[in-house]
Amino acid sequence: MDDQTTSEAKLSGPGPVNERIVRDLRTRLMRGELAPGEILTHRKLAEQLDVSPMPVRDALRQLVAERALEVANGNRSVAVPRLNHAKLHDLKTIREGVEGLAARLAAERWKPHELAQIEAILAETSDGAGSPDASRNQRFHFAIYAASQSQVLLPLIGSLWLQFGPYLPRAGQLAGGKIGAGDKYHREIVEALRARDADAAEAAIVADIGQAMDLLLTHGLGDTGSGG
Amino acid sequence: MDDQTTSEAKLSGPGPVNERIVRDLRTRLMRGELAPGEILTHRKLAEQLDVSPMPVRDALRQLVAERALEVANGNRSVAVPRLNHAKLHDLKTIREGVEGLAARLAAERWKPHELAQIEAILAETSDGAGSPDASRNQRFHFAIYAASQSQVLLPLIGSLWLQFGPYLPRAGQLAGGKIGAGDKYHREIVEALRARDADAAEAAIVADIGQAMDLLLTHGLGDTGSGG
DNA sequence: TTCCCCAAACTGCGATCTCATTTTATGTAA
DNA sequence: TTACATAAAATGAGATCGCAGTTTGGGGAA
Repeated sequence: MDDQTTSEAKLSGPGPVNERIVRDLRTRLMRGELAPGEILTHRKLAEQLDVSPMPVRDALRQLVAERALEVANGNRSVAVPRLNHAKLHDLKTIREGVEGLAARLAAERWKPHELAQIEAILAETSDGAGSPDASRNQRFHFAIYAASQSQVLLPLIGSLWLQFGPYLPRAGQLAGGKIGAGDKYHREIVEALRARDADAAEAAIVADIGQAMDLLLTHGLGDTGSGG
Repeated sequence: MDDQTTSEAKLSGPGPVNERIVRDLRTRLMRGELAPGEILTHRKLAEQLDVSPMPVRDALRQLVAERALEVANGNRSVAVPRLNHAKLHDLKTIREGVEGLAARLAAERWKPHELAQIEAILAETSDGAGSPDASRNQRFHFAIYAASQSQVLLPLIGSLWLQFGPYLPRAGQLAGGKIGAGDKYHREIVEALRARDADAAEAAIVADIGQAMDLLLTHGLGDTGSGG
């Protein structure tokens, strides 16, 4: 039967199947489409995506290595990690340190087209009124980190984001889309970048991260939070 | 090559085969037994280790995700990454930031048995005279980072170390085993930890890292260094 | 000797299958 | 109704196989 029962075949983009699965899962994690604690098995995912379990296995192993997923039940299966208060607070501390460093470097090293890109993303926010897009916030931050010119730093930050990604939309709903919507800190960041002021850039990023992570700490850890 | 036929089966320790391969490759990377630029193919490695290519494939994918290895020739094969001067300098900067943060946290959070462990590792150095063991240096650093109590930070630092690991022994030889052998900064670190002085701990770690990475920058990038 | 073309070998990717182990469901006995 | 033993289902790990794309090496022609 070629008529599939449900909505499969969402794998888009170039590259091998396993890479497309990784991209797909990364996107779904950052969109909150995968709930913390959710179990991902090779065969079920493979059936959903209409591929064999093999590239799924590759993709899951890679995401586990990136700390975007974790092994559960011994080696039994892979799951979306649950975060308790302590872990989320830890994540906040490390994000402030690591992304603060990235902001410092970006302030010292950005090139004109990179600052233009950052400003363009910030401008997107002000045209539409009620679109608290988490993706826009993400693109804003990573445009800055890319301007740090550090090939070493970017994967580290990517791993950090994937770890709290599943909790973003839940807190976003409860907080009325405050995360990344209030542009106050973002404007401060751009201003600091433009002035090549590393200290101010770090301070603004730390403030932005602190506000966002405090929202997660307050509203993100609902009933399903600290179970495992 | 006659030694190929008998030099297999070095996989020790518990767990699935793929995990043992990961451990084995990690150890070999940190010991400099794998040269930068060296190509690792599924089948050859599988034959060496006397396993099927499947767990090797899993292990290589995981190490690529950790940036300990990289894909070469498109998607053709996996190789030990080569570092050029810029990349190594980038690594130095990020190490100073990230491991400096870890030292700060460790100074604030260490528990008695952890400080005792750190001091014990430092004491090892002074008993034996001429053993500039890189492994001891590594254990010293990671004992400190473990005392940071940050589950998020440790994997990040582990990834950083694997990236410069292949260059450590070469610089170690040329520098006469200076890396990790001069205990000056290590003693400063322990002193700062004991005093719960986060600033001093960070400064001492940064000095230690700076000295080690400068050695790598000076002596580690020989002829085979900046190829890719 | 030099250049070029084609065949053989090699490589990673993906599919399929088996197996040991664990989880889950079922049915029986207390 | 509850407790437990047993069967059935599910799962990850690993082995084996085939395929498409690339590299490589050898042989023939100029």
